[in-house]
Amino acid sequence: MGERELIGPPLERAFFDRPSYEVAPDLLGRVIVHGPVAVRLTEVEAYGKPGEDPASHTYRGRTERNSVMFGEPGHLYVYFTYGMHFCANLVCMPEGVGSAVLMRAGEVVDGFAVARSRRTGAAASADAKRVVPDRDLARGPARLAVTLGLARLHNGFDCCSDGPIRVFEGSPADPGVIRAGPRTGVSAGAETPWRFWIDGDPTVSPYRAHVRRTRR
DNA sequence: ATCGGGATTTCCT
DNA sequence: GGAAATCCCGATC
Repeated sequence: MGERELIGPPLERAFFDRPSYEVAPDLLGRVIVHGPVAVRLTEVEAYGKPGEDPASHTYRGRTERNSVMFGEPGHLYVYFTYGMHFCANLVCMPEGVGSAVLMRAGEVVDGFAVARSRRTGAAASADAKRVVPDRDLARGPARLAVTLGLARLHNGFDCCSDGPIRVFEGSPADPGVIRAGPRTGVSAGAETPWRFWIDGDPTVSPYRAHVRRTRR
């Protein structure tokens, strides 16, 4: 506790109203809060506009799933993948342009008790005795979503209005410690270096190159 | 430390 | 039909 005084004012909508590859590195060191839990972002990935970024969910245009990405910037885009995981993005660019930043990893800075129970509770019910190290609480996009209590219900949530989910100024990462590289788990557009992370931070997820899975 | 298999929905070809 | 912006666990080195 006691961290809340250090995270500054919430980011305004204009922060998100620009290209995702500019927003992404600027999000490093910012603090996203949902209720009692606060997470300092240490790793993010940018996803670009329709027709321009083959790795983006919006590449082939608007669908029911990705429609939030075409809406007002500063809202959450939460999607379900691999049959079991949720991942959370912050929508970028003006209304009508489908683009977002995926929050891949962070450091829990407040609300540890709730964060831990979310991670060892329902979602991972198989082993209640499992002890999750602090640094693994939000290490990886699906883990970050669980720790922050984000799921399908929060798709479309506006983080730039008064409400339980906000992104705060925090302490922007010094440009000298920001690294950029290929996005994780992406096959199409793998060459675009739109993954950004804080160099040496223990909460950054291990990089995994895309591997094609074969069935049985 | 690293590897590989399984869980299981949504989207697109 | 099959890949996908993933994670967990057990086996093995």
